[in-house]
Amino acid sequence: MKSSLPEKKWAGLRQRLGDWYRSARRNLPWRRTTDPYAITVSEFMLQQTQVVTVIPYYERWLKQFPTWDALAGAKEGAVIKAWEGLGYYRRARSLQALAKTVVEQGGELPRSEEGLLALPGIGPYTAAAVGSIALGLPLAVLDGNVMRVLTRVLAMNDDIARAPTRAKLQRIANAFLDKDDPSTHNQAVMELGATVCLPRNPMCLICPLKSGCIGKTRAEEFPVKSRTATEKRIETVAVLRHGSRYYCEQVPAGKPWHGLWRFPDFDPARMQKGEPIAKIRYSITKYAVIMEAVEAKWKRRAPVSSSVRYLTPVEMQELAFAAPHRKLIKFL
DNA sequence: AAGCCGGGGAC
DNA sequence: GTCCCAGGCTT
Repeated sequence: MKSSLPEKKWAGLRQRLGDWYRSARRNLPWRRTTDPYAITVSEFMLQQTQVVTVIPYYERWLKQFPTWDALAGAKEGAVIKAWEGLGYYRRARSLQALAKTVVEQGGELPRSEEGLLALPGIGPYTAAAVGSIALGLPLAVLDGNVMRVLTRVLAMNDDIARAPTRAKLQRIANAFLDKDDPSTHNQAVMELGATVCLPRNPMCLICPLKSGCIGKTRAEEFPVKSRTATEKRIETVAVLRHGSRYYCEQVPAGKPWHGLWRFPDFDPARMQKGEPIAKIRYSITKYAVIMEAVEAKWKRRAPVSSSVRYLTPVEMQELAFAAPHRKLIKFL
């Protein structure tokens, strides 16, 4: 296992990667702008989320919230609704908190890694991505794509779930970085990971780095990563209808989907079970969930509070629902 | 260091 | 159906 390569080898790979990227790069919406706000929006959305999923959200978001100011002044409900279905909703709140901070600080992002890292929702990856792409800072990104490319090039067996491995890979990414054009270089490594150096069935034969790649004959062995086992879970949610309205609740803080709307869990102590309506599968963190939706009636009076309401179809359209519950609406 | 937070695409 | 993916924050 190699821990790195001499600068001469990195220089050759860097050059081939850049040449490849200039001819093969995808024409993505956030590659047509130099607006730091728009680039920041794209990087928040791209955390844990694939390009094809992000594109329509990005386009709508920039129309609805075109500037830091617009986002800072928006209602939180509108922000969450615009994020509906994208997942990891904390990103949306962090992005709005970031917008408020930027506006307070004069409307511009800080031009240093340290300054970026101090902002809400910005960790090592986003600081390097926004810093290099929007501000031209010489910071090497280390995301899943980059880790996959680098562990394969070096045939590195270290477990990428471990912090020391991340630190080692960060040093290697720093050595690989093109300090003259960090923006293009970072995007090129990630583009390679997303389109050629794929998790499964990598296209090593057409890879611009194949001449220097130590792991290319057994690319699918990399990266090595330990993972926690998933658990199966079955849950039942209740569809309580009143005329054309449905009983829904807004998830409180501290629970998954907090702030979004959903159908309530079926509670046998308070509800009478009726006919089954649908089975919807979804996964959340380490759980693989089968969600069974059933018709139900209250045994006693329905509980009332500010976070539960009988919603009309129009209201259900306007409010942000957790994705599996949004799917359930289609069955009603 | 480990656990929490979603959703979709590939096979 | 099953597996895979992975950045930031909290504890």
